Amino acid sequence: MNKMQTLSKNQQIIFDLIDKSSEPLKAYSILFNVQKKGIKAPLQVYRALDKLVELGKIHKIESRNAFIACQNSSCQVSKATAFSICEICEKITEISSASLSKYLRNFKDKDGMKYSKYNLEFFGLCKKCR
Amino acid sequence: MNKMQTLSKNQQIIFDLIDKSSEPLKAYSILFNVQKKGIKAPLQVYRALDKLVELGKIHKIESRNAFIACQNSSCQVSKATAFSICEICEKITEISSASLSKYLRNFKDKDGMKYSKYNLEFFGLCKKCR
DNA sequence: ATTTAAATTGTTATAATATAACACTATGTA
DNA sequence: TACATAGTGTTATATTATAACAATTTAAAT
Ligand SMILES: [Zn+2]
Ligand SMILES: [Zn+2]
Ligand SMILES: [Zn+2]
Ligand SMILES: [Zn+2]
Repeated sequence: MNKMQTLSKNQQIIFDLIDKSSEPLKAYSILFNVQKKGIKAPLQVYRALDKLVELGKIHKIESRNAFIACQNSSCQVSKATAFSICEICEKITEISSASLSKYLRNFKDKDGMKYSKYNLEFFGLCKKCR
Repeated sequence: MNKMQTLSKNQQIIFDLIDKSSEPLKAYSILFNVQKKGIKAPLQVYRALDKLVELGKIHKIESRNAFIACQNSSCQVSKATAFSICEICEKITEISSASLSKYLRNFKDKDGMKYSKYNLEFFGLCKKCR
């Protein structure tokens, strides 16, 4: 049913880096980290990031211009994402809540418009920073 | 109760431009449009934008790097925002739904973390583009 | 096996978005 | 007045992201 997706060389290198990182990574920090592996130009990074986002393997934290590996099951291929962001230490966690995603999936606005995709970013203080 | 906030000269010029615009504006497009009014440098624009966001007079659409005037009552000073974005025509509307904002305001994650702020962006097709 | 299309890569240059640092000016208030 | 805070103007620079083009690899299709 789910066609197994094989990542290309650059995609795999960049996914591995993001996946093993304990914090979201920015594009140019990724670039710096993969230069030893032969990826030399921003475009090579951005292309891989685009593809990985499209596949739902990573998500972009829009308010931070940073990328994090999906902590769920690729989030229905990246169509429904929610994050918790600590405004002090910048710890970012992907929220996995069935009730939240159900609520948002079914949300209709005043015009009856239904949405195919959403991104939600919550801000506050994490346990440690409170 | 709400201290009436007087905008500074640059803040007022930039707010007026955004407020009368029918679509979200990007920083450098704002810069271009206010050069005849004597605002010449990016920093002057970004400083005014920062302040206007802080006051809740405008919001930043994170996924678009664009700014839109608040269509509600300054959204409790910018702490709770939700937008509808058409992926074809890029029409962007601020969503005002009591039930949505109540749901999100009260949302607690698994750790019992409560949030002081959120930003939600919905994507889909608007009436016209469907 | 050969052809073809689609995806990926490599590379240079450049566009678009945003902030640092510093000197100065206006405004409010004690 | 004197003091603090907020806002301004300016130059330079940092950060994020895409355009354009040529070559290569991969996966089907004949
Ligand atoms: Zn995910
Ligand atoms: Zn924290
Ligand atoms: Zn608003
Ligand atoms: Zn539309």
